[in-house]
Amino acid sequence: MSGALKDAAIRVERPAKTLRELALDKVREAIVNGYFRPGDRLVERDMCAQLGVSRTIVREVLRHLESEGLVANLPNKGPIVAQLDLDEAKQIYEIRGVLEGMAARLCAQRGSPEIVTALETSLQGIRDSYRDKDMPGVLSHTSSFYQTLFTMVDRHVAWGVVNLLTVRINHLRSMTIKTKNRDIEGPRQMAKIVDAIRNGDGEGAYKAAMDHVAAASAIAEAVLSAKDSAE
Amino acid sequence: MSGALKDAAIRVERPAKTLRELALDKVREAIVNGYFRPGDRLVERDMCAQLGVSRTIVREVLRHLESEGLVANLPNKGPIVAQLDLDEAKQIYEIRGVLEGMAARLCAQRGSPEIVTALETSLQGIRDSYRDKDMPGVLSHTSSFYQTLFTMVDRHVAWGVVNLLTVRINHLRSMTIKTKNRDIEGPRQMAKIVDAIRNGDGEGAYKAAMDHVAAASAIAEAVLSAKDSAE
DNA sequence: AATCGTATTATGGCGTACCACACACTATCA
DNA sequence: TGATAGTGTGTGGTACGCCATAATACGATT
Repeated sequence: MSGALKDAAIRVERPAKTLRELALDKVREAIVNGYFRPGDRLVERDMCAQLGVSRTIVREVLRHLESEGLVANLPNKGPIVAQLDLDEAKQIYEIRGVLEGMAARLCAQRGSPEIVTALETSLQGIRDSYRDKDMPGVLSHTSSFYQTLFTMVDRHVAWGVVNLLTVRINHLRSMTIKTKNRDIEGPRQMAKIVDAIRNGDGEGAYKAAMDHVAAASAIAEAVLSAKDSAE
Repeated sequence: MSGALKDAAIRVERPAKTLRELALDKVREAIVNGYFRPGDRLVERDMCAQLGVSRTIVREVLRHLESEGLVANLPNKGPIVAQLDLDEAKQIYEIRGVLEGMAARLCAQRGSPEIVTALETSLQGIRDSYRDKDMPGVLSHTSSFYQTLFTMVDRHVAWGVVNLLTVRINHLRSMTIKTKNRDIEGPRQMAKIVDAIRNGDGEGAYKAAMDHVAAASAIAEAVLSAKDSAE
């Protein structure tokens, strides 16, 4: 028995990730942070060269991203980076609203101090990042705030859904957080969520989470319609 | 010109779907209706033979189903049909509850008679199928009931999410609908949703939809824990 | 005979080459 | 000038081959 344990302890940590997973992450990253722009064609053989992998891998990666909604396939034309229209974005925000509201209510009902502590840590991270004008930091701390909200009450499936939807609006997110006053209003709204959770106020937490997403949605709508009329 | 038209007239109608999509549907079908059982290994080369397509296609299909959550990949072992545990099933029902509740509320607020008519048609289809002991019919009419709920208020994204989650619990669904009294209780609960929508009672519709899913979840839990203890 | 090492097999991961087809563009010729 | 035939680009799909790993079977050694 102790031998087995020892073996486990010594075990060399292999990368474990397959080439395909690495490529998948790279391409998703590239789409999410704007290296590939919406509407760009994703030519298989070009991507083989850029990624340094075979077409087999590229094709599987493209299929995967297609099912995530990040890539669209034009018949007889091939894959492009999916375009996001206003209506779809609003729907995504709406869904996030109800799911995050649900998670917030569950957190409040759970009433565990660790949740509050973890949320406050993330929230402080957001404030610090805003102060340092570190926008990627804002996004990642915001993500971890919501991740806490879901995983602390063991809602991994819902968190997966939210994540899936969020990547599709990622470039919107990076625009909304740069909006005027968002550095004050955003954290203030999230603090209201935390307060309600601390007080065990389920309905208050639900409403605060919904409000926060609604605000983000409104900003996104303004940003997106402004961009549309500019083009 | 007339020559071109003539050519167009005799043009052979090829299926618009690619081979890959056909294979994807076939395999998903096979998993959903139990031809492949949870835990079964999905050996690539065997599937090539069974489907009559190349390994490339099979691999892309497996990747796609993996991202849908129907297939799991064991490291150094390969793909298997995903197992569903009780906790995950409960989470899926919970998410469906909030999303279907949301859609029901929106339908009630919209207050359009066509929605009520369409829902009643589906509901009658369910009742007829129950009467004829046509269980696949029950499932498909139930699906179209919810599809109406979502698409009549243009919530295609949410409908997509619900669909994605539903395939993962499909074999549970086919067990819950066979439960005692479900042929009476199920349609009764759905009728309550329709009634609330007809009366423009948003909160009532929300609650009725939540109740219906909650009932299904409870039955699924009973079924699943009974099966676990039996094995 | 029990055990330990080794060969074999099954299978996935990955790469390459190839053909067919659709589409867009272009140059050419009447 | 305008139709037409080429030409290039790119995906859909297939076949084959190689390598790494895990499991199993088999055989040798003590």
